[in-house]
Amino acid sequence: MALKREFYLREPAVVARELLGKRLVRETSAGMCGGRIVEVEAYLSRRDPACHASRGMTRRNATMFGPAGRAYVYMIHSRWCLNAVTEPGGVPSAILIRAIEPLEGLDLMHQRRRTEMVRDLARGPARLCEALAIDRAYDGWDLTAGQELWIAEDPEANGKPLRIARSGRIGISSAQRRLLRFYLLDNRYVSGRVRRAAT
DNA sequence: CTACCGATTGACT
DNA sequence: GTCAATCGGTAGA
Repeated sequence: MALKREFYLREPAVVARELLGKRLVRETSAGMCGGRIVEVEAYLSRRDPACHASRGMTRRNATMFGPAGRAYVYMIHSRWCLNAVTEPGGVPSAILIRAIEPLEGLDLMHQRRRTEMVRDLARGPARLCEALAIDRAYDGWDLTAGQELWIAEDPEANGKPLRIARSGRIGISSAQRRLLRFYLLDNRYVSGRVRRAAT
């Protein structure tokens, strides 16, 4: 059961935090795959210089200006990255899904990534997209419809509290002071170098 | 049209 | 630890 639109219609930092532990699910004719979201980053509309939308709408970032709960997929360095759009239409904020812990369809993800290392399947935003076969075709995709690509509660969560840490965003030069990266503490599928957790 | 740059990754010292 | 491949998006002439 996919998360509903209301989930995404909130403060981006809150949505980011709550996306941790949720299931990212991908279904193709080849089968199902996906896993648990372990790392995300929030990008806050126009006031945030690191956000693609901070300089207004362009062809690339138009999806960010649309309804919440859709996928914003963009290319960087010849690789795709997946975001979930948050807040009401016209407030262009989004959450970058940076890493998942692979749980389902590992064989499919190995094929697509061409690696034997489970840890390298979806650790990093572009690796994740390669593992799940996400590209430009999914820019604007409705993540609340429960088809092909969606986000759902983790059936194995059982209400267990998550140990969450936050830090500055990775690969960003501006606005490093903002702690908008959220990740699960001590999870080996989180990307980036080991750094101090600012809680 | 050209020039520059990036929310990355993987190969290499 | 460092560094370059690689190419679409964007701004500017």
